[in-house]
Amino acid sequence: MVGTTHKCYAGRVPPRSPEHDPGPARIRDRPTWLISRAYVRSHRLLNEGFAAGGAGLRSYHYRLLAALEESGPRSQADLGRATNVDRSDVATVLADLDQLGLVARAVDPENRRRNIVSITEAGSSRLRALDEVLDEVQDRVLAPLSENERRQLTRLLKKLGDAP
Amino acid sequence: MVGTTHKCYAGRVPPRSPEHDPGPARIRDRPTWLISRAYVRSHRLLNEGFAAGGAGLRSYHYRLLAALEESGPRSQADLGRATNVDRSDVATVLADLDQLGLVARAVDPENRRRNIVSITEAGSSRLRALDEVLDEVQDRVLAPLSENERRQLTRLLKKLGDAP
DNA sequence: GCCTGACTGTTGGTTGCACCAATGTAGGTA
DNA sequence: TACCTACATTGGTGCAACCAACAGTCAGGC
Repeated sequence: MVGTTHKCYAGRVPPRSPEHDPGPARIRDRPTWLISRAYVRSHRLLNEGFAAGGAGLRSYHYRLLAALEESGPRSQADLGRATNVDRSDVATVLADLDQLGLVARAVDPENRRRNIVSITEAGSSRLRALDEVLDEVQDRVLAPLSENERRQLTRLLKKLGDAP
Repeated sequence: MVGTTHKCYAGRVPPRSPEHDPGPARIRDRPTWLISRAYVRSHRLLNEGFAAGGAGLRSYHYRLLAALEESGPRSQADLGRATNVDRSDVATVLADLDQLGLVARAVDPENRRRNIVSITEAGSSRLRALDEVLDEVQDRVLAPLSENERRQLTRLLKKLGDAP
C-alpha cells in the first residue's frame, strides 16, 4: 500500500510517527497485552482454518469431539469439566454434533439424569479431517518461532495454565 | 471450590481415567489451545481487576487512554491503527471516555474530516490509577512463572506478535 | 416412608472483544 | 469538473465465556 512516489501530505496532518508505529510502550510489554495479541492472532487463523476446511464446525465442536475420542463415552457435565466448556454450551454444541450424526446421546440407564455421549464413526473420521486442519494452523501460528522457541513457548504456556 | 469428597459415582459411569484427568492429549499440547487457555485466564483476571478498581472502564478504554497519553493528541483513525482497535470501536469507546471527561475531541481545523483526540487531566490521572490495577494483574497472571521464565515468555510472545 | 440437598441437562439470556457494511462528509488528484 | 480516497459514525454479526433458572433425578439423613 502507498507504493507511490510522492507522499506529499499537502494537508500536513500527521502529528507524529510518520514511520512505523511501535505502539504505546505502556502496554506494549505487558503480558496481558501480549497474550491477548497472541490469542487474537491464533483465534483468527483458527477460524480461517475452520471456515476453509471445517465444514461449519468451530472451536467448541472440535474440543468436544477430541475430548470424546480421547476419553471415550462420558456424561455431558463430565465432558464440560474436562474441556472447560460450560454445561449449557456443551448442550447446544452437542445438539449440533448430534444432528450431524457425529455423536450419539443416550440416557444412562443406571443414572437417568445423565446423557452418555459417545463419538460415532462419522465423528471420528470428521475429527481426523479437522486434525489436519488444526495441525496446519499450529504451523501458521508458530511460524515466527524457531523449533526450539516453539518448545519453550509450549512449556511456559502449559505451566501458566496449571494455575488456578 | 468443592473441596469435598463427593465422588459418589453410584452409577459408575466413567469408562476411563478414574484418576485425575490430564485432558485430551489431542488438544492439550496444541499452541492454539494453550494460547486460548492463557488468554481466558488473563482476560478473567483483567476483568476482575477492572471490575474492582476500574470504575466501569474496560480493556478498550485503557488501550486508548494509554495510547493517547503516550503519543499525544491524534486522530481517531490513527489511534485505531496504533492500538489494533477497529475505527468503529474507537468511536464508541471514545464516546464513553468523552462523556466521562477523560478525553477531549475537536475537529482538526486543517483537515475537517478528522477529530483530534487528546487526553485530559482527569484522563491522565485515571490512567495512572488504572496502571496500578494493571500492574497488579500482570503479577497475578504470571504468578506461576519465575522471573526468568516471565522474561522468556514476554520475548517469545513479542516475537509471535511481530508476524502479520 | 419423606425431606433436603446436590447433580444433570436444557433454555434463554448477557458480556467482551473483534470485525464488517453502509453512509455522509471532507480532501486531494486527475 | 469528476473521481477516488480517507474519516467518523451507526448498526449489526460472530464467537467464546459465562450466568440464572428450571424440571427431572438421585443420595443421604431424619
